[in-house]
Amino acid sequence: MDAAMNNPERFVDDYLLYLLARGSHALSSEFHAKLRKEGVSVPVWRVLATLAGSTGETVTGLAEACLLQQPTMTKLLDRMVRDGIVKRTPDARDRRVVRIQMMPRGEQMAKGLLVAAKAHEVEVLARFPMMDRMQLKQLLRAMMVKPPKIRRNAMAA
Amino acid sequence: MDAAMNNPERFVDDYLLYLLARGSHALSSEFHAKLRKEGVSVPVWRVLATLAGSTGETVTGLAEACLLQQPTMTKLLDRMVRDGIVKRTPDARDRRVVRIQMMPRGEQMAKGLLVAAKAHEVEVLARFPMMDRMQLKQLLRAMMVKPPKIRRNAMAA
DNA sequence: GAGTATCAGATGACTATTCATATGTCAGGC
DNA sequence: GCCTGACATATGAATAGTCATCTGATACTC
Repeated sequence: MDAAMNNPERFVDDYLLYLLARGSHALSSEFHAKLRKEGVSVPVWRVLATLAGSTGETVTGLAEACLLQQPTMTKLLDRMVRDGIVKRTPDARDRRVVRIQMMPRGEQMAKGLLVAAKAHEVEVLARFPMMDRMQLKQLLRAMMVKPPKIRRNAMAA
Repeated sequence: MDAAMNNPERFVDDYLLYLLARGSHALSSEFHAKLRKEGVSVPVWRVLATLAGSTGETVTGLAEACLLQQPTMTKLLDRMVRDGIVKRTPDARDRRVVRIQMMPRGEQMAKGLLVAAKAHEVEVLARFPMMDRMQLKQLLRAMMVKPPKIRRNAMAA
């Protein structure tokens, strides 16, 4: 039963932030189903995907990238270290910083999942008309830039 | 520090599902900051927003709309009932079903937040060029329709 | 170079979410 | 009417996440 059927005029059904969350959720769910089959949780996949090709992310950097709080990431990493997926190494220059590296087990998990993720992305993009497809990523990237503070009569940069 | 700065070629930084999640997160966070000031949690806001103008959603319907699991919604509703925000009423026709109704307290909370949400949405949309703005919601809605099962050589609808 | 502010990460008590399953209800075949 | 399967919600144990705060390290200022 479609949630929107009973009440065609619900506020949320035309609310941008809701549509975004729901769109993201809908597409992600498709891939998350694949993760489940592999026995990989969503947060673990996010860390693997972020770490892919990038050596030595920091804990805070990972947290930000994975849309998690820093303490949540610390605890997630505790589990991933315990499971031999990643390891912590101290930063050479700044002793506050911990760098996260892939372990062989992590590399192997990431390898297959990345292939699946790319294949899924191609499949998803194929659903949209060419015009939309071209603008979509560009538009999403624009969402991430923080809006300037309200400045009246801002004529130019 | 921007998470993408160290590694300009990270997989995730051009991965659609990630851009979507991040875009959604970025814009939502702006509004969530307002929620915090009001002392309203994100899940509670979602229930209020979904219930707005819609009388008698079901537990499962709310869960789906709020992107939560059904047991999570049951427990969230336990708290919201305890706090006098909503109430449960049995469905007249189907005794399995529980309908969720706003209590006066909930109505009042929703009222102010809805105004703020609408204002925020206007502000957000104003950041995007007209063309993008027009296609955006349409595109997001398209994401929610389940893709048809793989059918080779599908020539037309 | 002492003092203060800021930062990265870890920790602990508390709260929320999940998974699997239980309970009660309805719908269809026979 | 009775059986079987599907459905809506609730529940409980285990897991994960959050908030506030701590520790240790660096950076800035005088």
